[in-house]
Amino acid sequence: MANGAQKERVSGSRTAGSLTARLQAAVRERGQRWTEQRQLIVDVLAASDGHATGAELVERVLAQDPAATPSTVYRTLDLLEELGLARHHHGPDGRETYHLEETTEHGHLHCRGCGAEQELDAAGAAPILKAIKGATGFTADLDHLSLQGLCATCRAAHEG
Amino acid sequence: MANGAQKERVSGSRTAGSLTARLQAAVRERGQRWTEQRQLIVDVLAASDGHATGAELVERVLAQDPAATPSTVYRTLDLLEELGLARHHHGPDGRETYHLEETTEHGHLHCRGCGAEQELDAAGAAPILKAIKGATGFTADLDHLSLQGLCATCRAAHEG
DNA sequence: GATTCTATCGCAACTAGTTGCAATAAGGGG
DNA sequence: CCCCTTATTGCAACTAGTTGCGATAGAATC
Repeated sequence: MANGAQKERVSGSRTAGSLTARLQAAVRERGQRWTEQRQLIVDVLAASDGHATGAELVERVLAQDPAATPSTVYRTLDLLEELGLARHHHGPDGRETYHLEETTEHGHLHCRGCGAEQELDAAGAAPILKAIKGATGFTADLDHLSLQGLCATCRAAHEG
Repeated sequence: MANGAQKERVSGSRTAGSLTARLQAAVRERGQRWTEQRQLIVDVLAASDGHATGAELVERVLAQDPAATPSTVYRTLDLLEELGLARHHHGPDGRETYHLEETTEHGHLHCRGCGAEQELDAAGAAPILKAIKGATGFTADLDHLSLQGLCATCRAAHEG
């Protein structure tokens, strides 16, 4: 019974191949199609493993396939978000920043003093999310949490 | 000595006239100039007392003065922010939203379930800002706090 | 492998906002 | 009251992202 089913091992692995296979299956199950452009955009997003702005991703996709257009890139990024593979948030200037969901869910802290961008992991954010829920009844999305303010160093410098 | 100086009473009053007078003085002190366009943009911002997007403000200014251009509006809004009169933050779609600083400092909660936008006043936000400081050392700006998540109602509906 | 249905693509035009530059005009000095 | 300096304006071109639409091309069926 359980002998033919194991040639595709897509479970926990995170090579590019299995990622594609999982995505392809998920897209097909929704009655949607897997195309070369989508493959390319996923590859580019996977290759820029940290954060990348929408414009940067468009640029990299165009470098690989000059026939591609921004609309396709943005539409695919939207699809990847629906599928839970990618996420985006807005930086302090309102520009979009995308990252792979495989990256741990995290928020962002932007210091208006030194311009530094810190990441905030789930453990660090827990008390904040709890305070938000307590104060407002709101369950905030950590991945969309983008705070602006002064970091400890800049605050000290500001006061001193 | 102290008899001619009191014809202009610009202190604590908040009529449009005194607001203009205060601004005019502040701008002149910075070696900058007070112009008809700036006056108009301040009037428009004061008239749209809640929140308004950049595009809305541009539209209203153009309605009053067809010769005005978006660049002037945005440059003036930047100036008003530097002077501490106006503030802007970015909504969940990354669009800019401006409001007068005279409005109490507040944050925003955007529910991705029902799309509702709630305001969060200083008292309500205090425990959240405290949690942020405790968890990260970061002093977050309430006026730039724009959270996305699920409100209590939508969360209940989602689970039920 | 051909047919058919329709999701996706590329295009072009659009919205929102930004920036460099030459022309205009604010406001201080003669 | 006119002149001069230069901040500010309007223009035009640009960046970032979105949307409607006709053409292309997946993939299921025959």
